[in-house]
Amino acid sequence: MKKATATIRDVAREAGVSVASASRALNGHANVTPATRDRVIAAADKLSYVPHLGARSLTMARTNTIGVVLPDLFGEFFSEIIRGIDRAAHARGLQLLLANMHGDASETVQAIRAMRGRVDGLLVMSPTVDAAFLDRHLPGGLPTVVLNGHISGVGHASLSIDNEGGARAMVAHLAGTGRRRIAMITGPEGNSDADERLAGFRAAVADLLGDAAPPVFAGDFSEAAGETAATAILAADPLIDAVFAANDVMAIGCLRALADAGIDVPGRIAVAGFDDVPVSRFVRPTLTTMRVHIADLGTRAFDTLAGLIAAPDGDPPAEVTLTPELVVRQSTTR
Amino acid sequence: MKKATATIRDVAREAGVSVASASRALNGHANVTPATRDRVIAAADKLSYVPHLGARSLTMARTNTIGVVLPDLFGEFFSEIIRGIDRAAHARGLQLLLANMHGDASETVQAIRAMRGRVDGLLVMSPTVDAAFLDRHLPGGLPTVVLNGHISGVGHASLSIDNEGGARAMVAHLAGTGRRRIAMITGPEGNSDADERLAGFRAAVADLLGDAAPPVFAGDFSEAAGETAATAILAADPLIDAVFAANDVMAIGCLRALADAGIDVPGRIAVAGFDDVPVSRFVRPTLTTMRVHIADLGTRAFDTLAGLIAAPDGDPPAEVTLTPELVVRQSTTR
DNA sequence: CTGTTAGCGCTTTCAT
DNA sequence: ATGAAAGCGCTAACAG
Repeated sequence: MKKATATIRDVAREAGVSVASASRALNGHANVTPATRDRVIAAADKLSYVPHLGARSLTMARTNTIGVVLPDLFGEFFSEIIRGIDRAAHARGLQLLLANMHGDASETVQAIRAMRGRVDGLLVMSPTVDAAFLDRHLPGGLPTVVLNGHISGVGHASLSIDNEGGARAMVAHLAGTGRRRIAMITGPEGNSDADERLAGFRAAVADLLGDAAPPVFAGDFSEAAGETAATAILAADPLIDAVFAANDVMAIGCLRALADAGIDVPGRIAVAGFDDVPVSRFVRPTLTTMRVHIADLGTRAFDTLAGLIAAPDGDPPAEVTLTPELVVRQSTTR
Repeated sequence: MKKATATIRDVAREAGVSVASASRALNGHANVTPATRDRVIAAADKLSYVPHLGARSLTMARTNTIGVVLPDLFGEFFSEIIRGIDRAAHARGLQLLLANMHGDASETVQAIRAMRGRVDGLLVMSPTVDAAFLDRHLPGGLPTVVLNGHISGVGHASLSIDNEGGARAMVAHLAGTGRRRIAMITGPEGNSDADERLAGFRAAVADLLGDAAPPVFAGDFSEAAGETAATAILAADPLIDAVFAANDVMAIGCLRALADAGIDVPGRIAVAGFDDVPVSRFVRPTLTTMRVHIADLGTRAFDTLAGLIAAPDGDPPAEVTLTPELVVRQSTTR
């Protein structure tokens, strides 16, 4: 009972009509006799015909698929954003072609090229991507939305988070609860989110605490980096009474290291993160953070892309900036 | 500077050769003069040529893509398994076409059909899929691996978890720490993982505690279900001194409800889960569970599929069963 | 309403 | 080594 994958030709022959009629019948076009339509449907059914979407895409120049390029650094961030994208894609009946980046810029180029002819648009989140990069490597004006980047123009758009404002809000909260010496754990070198959060932190600390050179410790968004930084912080300056990590994952690592060292959080040191990944509610103490609504970010990015695909030559959509929201939990409240 | 997506023809013309030669040069075939090769490469470069992979797939009858069909019920489980699959796919240079199921069996059929002609093989995890279902709906013998199902035959394979053994191991642990009346919170009706865990639980409780009718509470793998069940458990029988939830997420909901009710865990009641999702280490008390190595499950499933694709008519691979491993944490140890 | 023809972009015999 | 031509499976004019 090994059936060799019927094509539309087989269906046409079986139904005794031309492939054109078969195609029309199968796709519910108006100009077909009910009789022939039925014969075609019956034939398709009998042969277990399933249309070859690859071929269809080639003729229609439309794939009903969008490509998603993400860095893999992002534990829960990753799954949340995919969930958001998928939610929107599903609503429009589109499929998702996924490319996780485990590497550098050249890999990003590879991934983007590998999507040519397989997608109608691209959703890219990569620290190494900017406008020039896209123009150079994007297969002929494929509509693209960049997440957490800043770029826009015909066929391009971007969505970003107000990282600087978020960082300022967090510093204000910390200062408001009486913290006087706040340290920051930074994200990876060159990551724009990380850089902006640091800038916002510096500005706010200067404004609110008059601290022109607050202590800054290097991190890379990983839990291990958070632990390492916590140790360094303890050794560096006993006056530090708050730590602001550039993302939640590092804050959690920090929390762990402080607990191991027997330090009271938030009594002696307050700890805060950024993103509000789902685990933040589960760690003890629960983590104060800036909520980003990650899934929504994905959904909105997708919708922006859908707009771009629908009107490739329209005016570039305004660059959207999402404002994160302070979520106060146990790690900063005495 | 709007370049209209060069095709291989444009490249050929630019280089002054035939498309055949262009193709050969571009793909690094042996039979091309270094001179022509260089001219072609230069032309491609000049035109920013990026091959149209959709078209290539059509001729080569190979897409270098595998389709992944998952239910969306699985929070962290989802992201872990994707991570595992992606790791393996990346190693072999394959892409992933993703379909998240938000619905029922008919949607699964849709998703599977929508992959015809776009993928070389399928990785399916769906409670509604069995051998008959696949044979009926699978586009002509597409190699398929079913996760957490039991099915095998030419072109099909499956991977599963020893749920029954895992449940028995957990009961043994609970009984070993002195628990005498263990309640179970089940997973969704008809879910094979859930059913097997329940069966293992029943058998082990009968064997080890002589309890022929242990209390069982209905759940659906959600955090809310865990909370509801916890309340029901407290009301039902004050002698219950342990709860075994069919997955971690429910166990976590249970933990939360018990904490709200002021119940001492593990003092008065022990709580255990199944899966070892990443958050299990972060909740307080930390959660005792059966570790499934979710990402590995994805990786191995992918590798099995790759084998199937390489040798579609070979002997069906043995059905692989993964043995979960007991991880004892605070929620069950006095 | 239906069939014939062309063609999407690419690879691959088959000649030359 | 190179080019002409066929064809992957499908849809879309264009005639009839």
